[in-house]
Amino acid sequence: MKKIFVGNLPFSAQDHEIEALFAGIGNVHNVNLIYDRETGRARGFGFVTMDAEAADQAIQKLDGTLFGGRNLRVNEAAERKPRQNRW
DNA sequence: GTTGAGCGTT
Repeated sequence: MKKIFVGNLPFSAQDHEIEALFAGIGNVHNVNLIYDRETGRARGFGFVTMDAEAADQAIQKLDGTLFGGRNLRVNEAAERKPRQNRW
């Protein structure tokens, strides 16, 4: 499987919409849109996991596509930053 | 408005 970064999402995007979009390319294993933890507002990006081949196709086919009035950014996800210790 | 979160004790 491969993790895909999906950026430049409209704040109105819902995870099931993203799943539907990527499901047109291949089997979607997981969708994870990110919200601001304090305000609950969408942050405009998220992550999708797919089989590696499907992820490659999705990156090729969906990067730059218009979605909800915005041109999506689709790439393989960068490594998540380590969380800073709170203790 | 572009690279996640929260938890626990491995």
